[in-house]
Amino acid sequence: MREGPDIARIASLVGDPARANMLNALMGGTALTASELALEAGVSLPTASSHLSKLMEGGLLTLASQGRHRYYGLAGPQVAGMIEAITGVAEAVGPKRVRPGPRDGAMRVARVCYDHLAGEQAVAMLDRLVARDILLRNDNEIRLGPSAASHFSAIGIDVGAKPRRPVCRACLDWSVRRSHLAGTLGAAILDKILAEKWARREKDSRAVVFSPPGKQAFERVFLG
Amino acid sequence: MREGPDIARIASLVGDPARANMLNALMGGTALTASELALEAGVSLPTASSHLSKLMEGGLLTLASQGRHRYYGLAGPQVAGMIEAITGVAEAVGPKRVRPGPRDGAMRVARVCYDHLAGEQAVAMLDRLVARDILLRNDNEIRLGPSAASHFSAIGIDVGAKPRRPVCRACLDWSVRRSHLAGTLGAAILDKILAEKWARREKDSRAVVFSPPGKQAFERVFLG
DNA sequence: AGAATGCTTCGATGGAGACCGAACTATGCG
DNA sequence: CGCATAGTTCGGTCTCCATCGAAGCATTCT
Repeated sequence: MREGPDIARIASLVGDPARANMLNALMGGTALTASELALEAGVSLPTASSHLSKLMEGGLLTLASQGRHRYYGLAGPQVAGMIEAITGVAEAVGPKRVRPGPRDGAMRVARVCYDHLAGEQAVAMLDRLVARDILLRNDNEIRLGPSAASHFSAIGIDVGAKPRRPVCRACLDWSVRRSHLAGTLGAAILDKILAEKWARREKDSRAVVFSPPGKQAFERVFLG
Repeated sequence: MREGPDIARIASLVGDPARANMLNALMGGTALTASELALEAGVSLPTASSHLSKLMEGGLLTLASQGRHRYYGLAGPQVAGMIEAITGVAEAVGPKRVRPGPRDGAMRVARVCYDHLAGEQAVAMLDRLVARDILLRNDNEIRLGPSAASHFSAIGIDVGAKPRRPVCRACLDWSVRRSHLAGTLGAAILDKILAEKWARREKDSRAVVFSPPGKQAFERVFLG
């Protein structure tokens, strides 16, 4: 009967299937409306609304009201990280997947993690950026290297702005068990990939699928 | 209504206060009996037993029977990592701690994480070992450096044995948000610290408190 | 063998909360 | 203003499960 942070409270929020589905959907990074989340969770609108207010009260979500729409999103990278950690355990102890399936394979290669890219591609990218000294890494702390500004501005990403959120962050990848790049730079790179149509997001999934030429372009720019 | 690893199942296991208390207690690293865990969770023995079988079925615990005692322990580092992640969120969104309190401070400095040392001291130690090339680090992968064997055997730790568990592992620290050393080497170092009485474990807590001379000795050996 | 200890199983109870339909509020549109 | 859409609140039902006492196994001690 010890004290400390109330982990049961947080875990029980994630522990309901409807809420877990909602959180999973929000791991895609885009904020969703209550009706979209109700559909996603397979429950009625009133039920979804009740779940959402609980998640809000628990501090796991943020809310952005725009007119008559109310967009719910994950409260931050830490929450996303927790979901990834739980997913990792569920994956490990869960029923031995009868068959990894093609979609599952695609998820391992590349997927969206909150607002940035995850999966093998993302891990390889961070490795390469560090190897080329474009980013400087010390454990989970990642800083811009001397050539970062010119390198990224050449491909249309401005790293000069100083938002409150850190520019770079390491984020643990549940499929590869290594880190990939998060932070505003990670988000900007994902934006770039999608804007250039190097890859598209799989419908109803976190998977990100590169087109063959898109993959080449990505590798030339980030793994070159 | 999407598929994938059943995160709700895992989270709901942690989501019950009694079970959360048990898991928290097991984060201390030592396996405990059902009665000890019942006491820890503040429930009767039958109730605890029921919880334990659920946790077992969920794959979060391992069981070692020794005579009439049955020792329950965390199933592995991944489970411990998940608990740390949830703890981090609970800490962040939880009621703004009225006062950090001395015990809380002690936890930040040094505590037990599963079977090894965590906290500021542990993070500093890993940094230093890597800086001295005694350990070689590439992201979460940590290997022994050339001088590791002689360095550790000089202080009575044998790194030659080849157990199934990896010798070194990086483990994310929830208070410092950086990595510390896990794996058999991490465990051996914690054993050493306690065996030499450089530090003692706080009663009913994960905190590890160094004595002044113990701290000096520890710093000389590992941070020197 | 008999007693004691450690733990699990059984059965019954009670309470929490997930759920939905209906009514209500708020915003936008013509 | 009146209608439509988005969302929340309310009231009631129903299921699940945490809980404990009592009884049942298993192991060890004497």
